[in-house]
Amino acid sequence: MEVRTRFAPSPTGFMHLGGVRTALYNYLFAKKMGGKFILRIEDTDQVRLVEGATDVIYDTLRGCGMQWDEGPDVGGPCGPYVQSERKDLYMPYALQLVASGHAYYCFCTEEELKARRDAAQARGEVFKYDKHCLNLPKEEVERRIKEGQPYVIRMNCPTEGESSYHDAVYGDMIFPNDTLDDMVLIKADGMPTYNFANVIDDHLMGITHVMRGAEYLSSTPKYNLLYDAFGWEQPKYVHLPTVMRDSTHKLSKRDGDAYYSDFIDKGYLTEALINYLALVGWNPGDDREFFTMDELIEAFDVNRLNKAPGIFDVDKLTWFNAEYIRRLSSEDYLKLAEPWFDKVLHGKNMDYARLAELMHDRTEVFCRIPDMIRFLAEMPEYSVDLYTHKKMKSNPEVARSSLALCLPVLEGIPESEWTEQVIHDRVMAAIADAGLKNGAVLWPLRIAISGMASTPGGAMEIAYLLGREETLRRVRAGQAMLENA
RNA sequence: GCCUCCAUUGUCUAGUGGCCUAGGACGCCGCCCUCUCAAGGCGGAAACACCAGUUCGAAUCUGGUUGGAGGUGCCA
Repeated sequence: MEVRTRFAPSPTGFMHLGGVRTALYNYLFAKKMGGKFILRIEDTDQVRLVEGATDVIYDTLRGCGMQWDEGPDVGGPCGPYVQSERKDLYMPYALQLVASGHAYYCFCTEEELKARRDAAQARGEVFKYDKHCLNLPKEEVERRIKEGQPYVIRMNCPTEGESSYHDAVYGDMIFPNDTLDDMVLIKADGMPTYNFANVIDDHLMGITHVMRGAEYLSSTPKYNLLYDAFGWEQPKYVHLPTVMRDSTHKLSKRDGDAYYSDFIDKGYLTEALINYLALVGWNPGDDREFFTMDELIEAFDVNRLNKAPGIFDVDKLTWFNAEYIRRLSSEDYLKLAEPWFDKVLHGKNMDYARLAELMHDRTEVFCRIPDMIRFLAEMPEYSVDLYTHKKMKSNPEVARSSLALCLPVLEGIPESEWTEQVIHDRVMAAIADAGLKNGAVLWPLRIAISGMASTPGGAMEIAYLLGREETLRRVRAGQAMLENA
């Protein structure tokens, strides 16, 4: 039988990284099995609707390379794929359950429920719907509906015995039925709840494997009761461990660290993000760490999914990102880095190609570029202490003579010959002639023209990038500073 | 509270009774290279939550304890 998986997000306007990973596993499994990956939009909560939110979902999935085989915009045999557009088809199923005694009308209002819930809590108990409306006489139910009283339809859960099911990653799950709540199937506004719609749709859409977050582990028995009541075959369940921010908190919107777009905006590469995410909760069984999407499909195996929650480690993601950036061609790197160069270098006459060469290996995340190269646009304020470096055998005094040595050499290079090669050869020759150590001359030079303890590139590269005029200006300024020190 | 799940270095993980003096990766530390930083090379510190039991033998099996997570919504 053909495998059919689905990703069923709510259009909230953002794609949570946990969601991206859930989508990824669904996609990988479907493709691995030669099956279909279906996208379904779960927008039954009318109060949380967000304009344009489905586009965020489409863009993210496509951007990640996860193209769905059936979905709202691409169609398919089981459409529509947006739950609000399927609104009318849920009620008949609910009515069928009412008729068979598996569900019932409930007229308790939200206020009443809240009051009872609060009262229970005050007593130190936990509120569970008490089937208050289960045994309302049929006539009364009909009368109240006719009078226009708002109602919901609730599931009638058994109160004795236990329910069990098998989960592909968590194994056999057993729940006492008396802990099952009579959940709402149809809301007062006529919309189905997620709990109901997802069962109906998964069945109607022929979903064979339900892969979703572990937060659904304990509501699954209720879904199975629904399948049973309809006489439908239950899907296979694959619950996924939670992605955490730290050991006690789920990845949340706090700190701008939970959404796909947060990372893309900062300059993380989609491929790196996907590669990293695939490894939080799953591993290939060997030491491989780098995977293309095709390789992930090839390697993916439900049996190697983990149970324990995994913490999202930005440092490791960043390492992956740096590795992916290093593997970029120079052309691609420059294309991606250019906007970030522009942020601080806009309008400056600068050899971007050379700058890109210098920055390529040093870029971990694109958003860190501006801070690393700002000194090229503007000489930063710096302390004279920077001239002191024990290992380079430099101190302000050494620096004075070093700059004195360099200045005329640099001045002697005409604008037309201002290349890295020439600068290098002349300066090195002068250092050799003077019988000095490279570091003792080059460290002060680099400090004078960058004002930074560390820079992407050494004195020669920076002097070249800066240009003759700016370099000479900075060296002289450095000399002036050292005179006054 | 109740129900369910989880538990190997700081983090992701390998490990399914002897190949484990617990392997890999990130991060961290040191050394080398070197005009700084990064990259690269080499090396290092760092874990089986705890207590019982089963067994000739346990990170691996069982029970309990502790810690953590999820659920307990007319959210999904």
